[in-house]
Amino acid sequence: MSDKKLTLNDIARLSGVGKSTVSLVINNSEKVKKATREHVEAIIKQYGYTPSKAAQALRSQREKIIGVVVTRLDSASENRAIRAILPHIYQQEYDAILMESLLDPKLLEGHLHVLEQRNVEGVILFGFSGVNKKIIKNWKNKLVLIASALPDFASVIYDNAGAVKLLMEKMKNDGHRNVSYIGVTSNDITTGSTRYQTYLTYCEKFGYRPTAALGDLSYQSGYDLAKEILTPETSALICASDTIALGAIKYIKEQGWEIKVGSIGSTPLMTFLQPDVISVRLGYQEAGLKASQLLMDMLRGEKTHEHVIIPCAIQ
Amino acid sequence: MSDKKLTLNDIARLSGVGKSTVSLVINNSEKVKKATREHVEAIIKQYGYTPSKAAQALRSQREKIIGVVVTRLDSASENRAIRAILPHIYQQEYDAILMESLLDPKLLEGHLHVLEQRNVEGVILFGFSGVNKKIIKNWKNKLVLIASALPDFASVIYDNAGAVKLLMEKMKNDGHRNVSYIGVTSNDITTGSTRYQTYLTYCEKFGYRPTAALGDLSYQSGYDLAKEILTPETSALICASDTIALGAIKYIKEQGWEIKVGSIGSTPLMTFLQPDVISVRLGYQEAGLKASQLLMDMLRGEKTHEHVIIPCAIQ
DNA sequence: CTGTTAGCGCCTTCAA
DNA sequence: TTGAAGGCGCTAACAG
Repeated sequence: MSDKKLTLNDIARLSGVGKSTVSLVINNSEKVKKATREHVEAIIKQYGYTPSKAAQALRSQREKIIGVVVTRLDSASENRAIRAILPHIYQQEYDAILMESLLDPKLLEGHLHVLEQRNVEGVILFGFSGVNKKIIKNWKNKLVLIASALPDFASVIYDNAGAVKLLMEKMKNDGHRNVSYIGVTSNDITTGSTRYQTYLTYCEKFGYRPTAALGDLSYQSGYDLAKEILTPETSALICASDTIALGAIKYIKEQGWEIKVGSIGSTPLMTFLQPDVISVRLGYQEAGLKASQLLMDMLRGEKTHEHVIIPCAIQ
Repeated sequence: MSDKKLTLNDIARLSGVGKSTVSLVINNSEKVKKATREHVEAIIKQYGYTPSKAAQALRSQREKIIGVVVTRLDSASENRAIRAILPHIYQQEYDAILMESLLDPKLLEGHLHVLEQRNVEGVILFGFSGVNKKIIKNWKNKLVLIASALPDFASVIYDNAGAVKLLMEKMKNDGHRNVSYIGVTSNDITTGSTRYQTYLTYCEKFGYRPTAALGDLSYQSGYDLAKEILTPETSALICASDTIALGAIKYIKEQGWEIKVGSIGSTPLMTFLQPDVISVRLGYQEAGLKASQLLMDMLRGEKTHEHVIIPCAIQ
C-alpha cells in the first residue's frame, strides 16, 4: 500500500519482457503467446499494478469519461436511472461527470461546452423541451438522449402512450366514465404532449368527455389544477407524474371526495403514502442501463444511432 | 470548432515566447512580467486554447478529481448537499466522481479502493455508522466527512443537538407536555444517538416522561413506530427525519388524532404536504459547500483537518 | 524574468 | 511473437 506506483516499465522488467508486450497484455491483444500473457498477468496481479489513466489518455487522445446531464438531481425518476447508469459506466472503466441542466438550455449549452473541452468521449442527456439539434450538434454518434428523441440522435424513451393507455383501460374496466387528466406542458414537449394526446385519443375512443389541465411537474401545480378541473362528479383522475398526483390527492382529500387516481411514476413514496393509487412504472432503471449500454456500443463503433422504447407496466 | 486542438507549443509559437512561459501563465505564476502575461492570455483566449488535462495529470502526477461518496442518491438531504458540491468542484477545475455507498461498509471500501487507484486527490464522504478510521486511513488530510465525525479527519456536521433543542423548546412553549420521539439507530450512530440523547436530556430538564422508539429512516419505520408508542394522550411528536415524520403522520391521520409533529429536514415535500409540521432545516447546502471548500483548502495545504458545525434553524 | 531541456507512463510503428 | 525507439502535451529544473 505504501509503495510508490508501479509503471508498465516495472512490470516489463519484473516479468522479463519488453514494455510493448505488457501493453499488449493490458489491452487484451490477441498477438501475445498464451504462456507469456499468463505470466505477465500473474505479475500484474501480484503487484497490484494499474495502468495510469493519465498516460493512457495522453497517448491515445481519448479521455474515457462520460458526461451525464440530468435535468434535476432531485428528480426521483432520473435518480433511479442514474443509479443504473453510474455503476455501468464505472464498470466499463470509464469515469462519469454528472451535471444538472435545471431545464435551462443556456446552462446545458455551457455544460456541453465544458464536456467538449475536457475531451469527454460521450454524453448521456436527459431531454427536456429546450434540447434541440443545434445545441447537441457536435455530439453526433456519441450522445444518447433519454426521455426525448431527436432525428439522427440515439435515444431511449419511455412508453408514454402505453402508460396512459394502460391507465385509461384500467379506469374503463373499473367502471369509471368520468376521467380527468392533469399533465405537463413545460417539462418536455414530447413527454407532455404524447401523454396528453393519448388521453384525448382514448377519451374519444371510449366516448368520454375530456377534462384536462396542463401545468408543470410540481406538487403545487397538481394541487392548483385539481382545484380547477375536478368536480364531485369526477370519478377518476389520471396524473402525468407522481408529484402531480400527490398535489392533486391533497386537494381531493381536503374536499372529502372519492376519486380514483392513476399516476405515472411509481415512486416508493407514492406506494407508501397512497397504496391505492394505480401506478404505472415506466422502467427508469432499464432506461438508464439501456442508455449507457447503447452509448458504449456507439463509442465502440458498433452502432450509430438507434431508438429504443422501454416498455411500461402497471405496478 | 473544427480545427484540431491547439497545444501549449502552438500558443508559445503564436505569442512568440517559450513553452515554459505559457505554462507559467496558465498556472497563474507570479513570475511573469505583466505585459507578457497579458499578451499570452490574449492569444489563449483568441484561439480558445485549453490545456490538456491528461498531459497535466501525467506530468504533475495529480489527477484533479474529487470522489464524492453519498449514502443514497435518492436521499433528499444528500441531494441538496450534492447540488452545492458539484458546481463548486467543477468551478475549481476539478472533476467529480459520484458514488453510492448504500450504507454498506464493504461497498464503501470498494469505492475508496477504486478512487485510490484512479489517483483521486480528495474525497467527500457522507458518513454512516459503518465508516471507521480503518476504512479511510489512507485518506488522511484529503477527506472530508459530512454528517459524522472521526478524530484526525476533517468533518462538517449538522447541529443535531441544536435541532432537537429547538424543537423541544418550541413544543414546550406551545404548551405540549407529552412529547414523544421517533428516531434512528442504524443510519449513523452519531446522528442517531445525538438526537436521541438530546431528546432525553430535554425531557429531564423539562420534567417530561420520555416516550421514544428508534428504527431506520424509512417511511415504514416511522409508521410502525408511531403505532407502537403513540397514544391518544400524546400531544406532540418529534421525528428525526422528514421521511419518518411522513410515515408517522400517516398513522396519526388514520387514527384521527391531533398530534403536533416536529421534524428535522425541511424538504419541499414536507413543506407542501404538511405545512403545519414544525420543520428544522439543518443546512444541507451550506454543509456541502463548506465541505468542498474545506477539502480544497486541505489539498492546497492551507488546512489540515478541522471540524465545522453547520447551524440549524426553524423553517 | 524567460528559453532550453528532460522526462512523466503509455501506445504504436518498425525491426528483429 | 517480441523488443526498441519515439512522442503525445505538459511541468519543473536549470541556464541564461
